[in-house]
Amino acid sequence: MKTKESKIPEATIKRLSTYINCLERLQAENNPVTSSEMLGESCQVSPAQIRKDLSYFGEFGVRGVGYDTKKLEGEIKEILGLNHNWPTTVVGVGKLGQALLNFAFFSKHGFRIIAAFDSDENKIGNEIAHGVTILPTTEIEKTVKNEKISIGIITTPADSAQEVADKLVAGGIKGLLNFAPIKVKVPEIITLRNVSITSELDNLAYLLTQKKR
Amino acid sequence: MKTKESKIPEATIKRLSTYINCLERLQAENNPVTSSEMLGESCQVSPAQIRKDLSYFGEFGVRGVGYDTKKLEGEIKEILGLNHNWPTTVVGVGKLGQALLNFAFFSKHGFRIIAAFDSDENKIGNEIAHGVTILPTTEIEKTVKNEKISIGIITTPADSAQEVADKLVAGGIKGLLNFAPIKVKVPEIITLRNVSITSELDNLAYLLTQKKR
DNA sequence: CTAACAATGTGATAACTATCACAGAATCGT
DNA sequence: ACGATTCTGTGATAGTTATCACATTGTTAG
Repeated sequence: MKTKESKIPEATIKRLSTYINCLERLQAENNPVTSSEMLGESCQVSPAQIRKDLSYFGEFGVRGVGYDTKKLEGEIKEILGLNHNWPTTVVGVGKLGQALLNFAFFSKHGFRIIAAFDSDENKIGNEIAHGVTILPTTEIEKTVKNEKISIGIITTPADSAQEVADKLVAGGIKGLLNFAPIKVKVPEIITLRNVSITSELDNLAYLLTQKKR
Repeated sequence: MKTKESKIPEATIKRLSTYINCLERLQAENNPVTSSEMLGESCQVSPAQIRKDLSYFGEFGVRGVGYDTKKLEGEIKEILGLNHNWPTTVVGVGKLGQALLNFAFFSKHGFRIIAAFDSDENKIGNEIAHGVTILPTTEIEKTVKNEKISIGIITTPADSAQEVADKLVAGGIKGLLNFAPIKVKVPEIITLRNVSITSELDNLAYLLTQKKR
């Protein structure tokens, strides 16, 4: 993998993730090879955009032919760092947490669920996956440290999100993905992404309101 | 509300949604008035950015003083169109669908859940909210039409998402929010947002990989 | 009433991102 | 073997978004 020094647009990274999905689909539909046009059709991105995105990281296609779907999928996973094995934990095993834990996505993208936490005593001890039981949130710091967990996913209500984040940080977490509807604050060293599911709905409402005019 | 004709950045709309959250928090913390600096601190956006965002829609502050938190919250909701009462449906009552249905968010932001659908016979008939029971997906078109549902939220697995989208469109839906990990296609007239929860995780993996270098 | 002050609103500027158009490279048919 | 064809990779360009700096306007104190 050739890595150029120039800064890569955030939007590019977002699209790379969707390219993986589309490449999987194309493979399932028996396309060993694809073009930027076909891939673009499949994931609703312009062909030029796809080529530009890939060009930040190297040359993965064959001129006059296109891209090997399987190989390109692998290259993109390499770029995104999905070939590492990320020890991951989910804090807050409510519906949203359970939804995430159910996804086949995790293992396919290199995230290994090592532990899950909840503050609800009724849930503690329940097995959520092969060999993974729900622990009380008091165990967060110790477990993160011992198991060298690097990624934490927060799916608690808003009012406990910051507290949970602090505990994960104390345990030495590297990256945080926060789904709680509040922007948590952590030291600079921690890589943090706050995700607002509901803002997408607000966005939709706005677009619909505009259309009426 | 003064509406200027110039095109408004998508990113601005996204931020407006987060401003609502922060304004609610500021009110809960007994701040009847705030400044772009305080609000910026609260939701991690630069003060200048906040003022610029708001300026697209009019003047909501008082120079030398700041913004009335409650009033500004109302103004933003007006801008986003959250004062309409959006008849909404959720298709796919798995964990993710249930997570969304649980959010207090819906009623606060003007979305009214009118119906829910699932293909699992065991779930059909279950009551998910006051007066709302789960219907079979065969009823989608008819119900959307009869109840004049304008917003559809798709939380099904990838392989049924397109089919569901088609049924919603046939019923006359206005806007779609798709959480399934596949980009559905609908006619131009329909307002569509494809949301990829998992791409956020991919993004995090990328950032962590970079940091190692 | 007036001067000092505080925080908004906004034109100008800089930074970033997407689009375009075409040169370059591999394949295929004759 | 070579010209026609196809599709990539990328420099140049256009378009979009964020940042900056300050003029403007309302408030408050004396």
